[in-house]
Amino acid sequence: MTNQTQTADRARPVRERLIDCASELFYAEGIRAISADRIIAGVGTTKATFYRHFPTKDDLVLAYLHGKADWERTAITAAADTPDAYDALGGVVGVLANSSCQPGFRGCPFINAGAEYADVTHPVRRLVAEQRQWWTDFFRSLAERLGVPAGAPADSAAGQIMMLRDGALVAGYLDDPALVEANLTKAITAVTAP
Amino acid sequence: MTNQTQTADRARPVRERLIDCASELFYAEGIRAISADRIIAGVGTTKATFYRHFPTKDDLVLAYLHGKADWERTAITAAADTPDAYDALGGVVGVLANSSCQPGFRGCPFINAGAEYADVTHPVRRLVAEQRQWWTDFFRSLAERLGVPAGAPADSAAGQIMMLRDGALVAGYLDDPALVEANLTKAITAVTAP
DNA sequence: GTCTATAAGAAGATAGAC
DNA sequence: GTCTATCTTCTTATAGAC
Repeated sequence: MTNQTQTADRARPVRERLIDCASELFYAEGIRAISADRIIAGVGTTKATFYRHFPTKDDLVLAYLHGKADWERTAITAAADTPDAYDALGGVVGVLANSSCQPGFRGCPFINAGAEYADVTHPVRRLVAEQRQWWTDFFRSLAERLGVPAGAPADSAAGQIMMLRDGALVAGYLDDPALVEANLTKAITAVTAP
Repeated sequence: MTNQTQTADRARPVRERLIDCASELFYAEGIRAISADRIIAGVGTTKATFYRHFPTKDDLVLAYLHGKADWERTAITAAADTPDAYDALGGVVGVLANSSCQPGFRGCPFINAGAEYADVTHPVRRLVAEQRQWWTDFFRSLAERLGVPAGAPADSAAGQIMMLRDGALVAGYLDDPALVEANLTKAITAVTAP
């Protein structure tokens, strides 16, 4: 065992630990609900160090959302990486439904961030828009794999599946997560049926 | 013209004016983003008067959400009050799509409140759950009017339509509101098809 | 019921020593 | 790069006069 591994937790750069702690707290309780002070206390550092790494709190918020975006893209890309289009769909629905059932699930971090950031020109909102565009593009290509004709039909299918994705994550948070998988599967099947 | 009408704006009880001002600001910018001070200044009253009417800020938040719930129930009930089930569906979709296209649209106030209130036992979250139950019940009966068999099939249809409603409101806020009506209509038609 | 004044704490952010 | 100490502003909420 290397020294690095032994002291990994304390040796990990403060910057990373700040992002990890912020990710947990921002997602669990909301961004405005969490002060910089609470993250500083959670990591065990000081204000000065915090603001040396992140000039403003919003810079840390952006780092948090970038991490969530990376996770989503990796997980969804992997779930869809199979030859059969229906398996790919099942894999994607599985990731969404499974996430919804995890303890501490609080819905989509980007929808939640949108609720807290009203200014559409704010960097947070730009990142939200980017990530939603990624999802829409992903669903368009999945729809095409499922046999929906490219062009307007696939665009429309992508929009409809995106609505279902959003609704599934909202339902997983505010309603009954146990119903998400069945309802989402049925609905996506219906909107992509020939 | 009565004296009441002439002085309506200033004579309207402070309590109502506080709720109206709060509704605009909470919805437009987020609940935690708006301080009691800003609402007090918006109405032109004082802290003491504010806290006499609403012991805590959360009491005003609840009044705001009650107002939104009343509006939704009234508008949706009216839109569905027609003999033909497809007209009723069109009316409901019309209300949702039209709302999404209004300037200042910020999505569903209950989804947004859920993002800001993480404690499921908080009165705000209880109100959110109540209003979502109302919607689900409404969609279940609409699905039955559209020919979906009562029981499990109507329950499932209600869950799927609810996902689409949520997704439509999210899309109207974070994506392109102009696409909401067509996509929502197609998707609900698909999930309720025999 | 409404006002002025103020408490008491938390918020985001910075100065300057080490 | 990190620390102690501090600044300024904002936040929810109250006391006591009228």
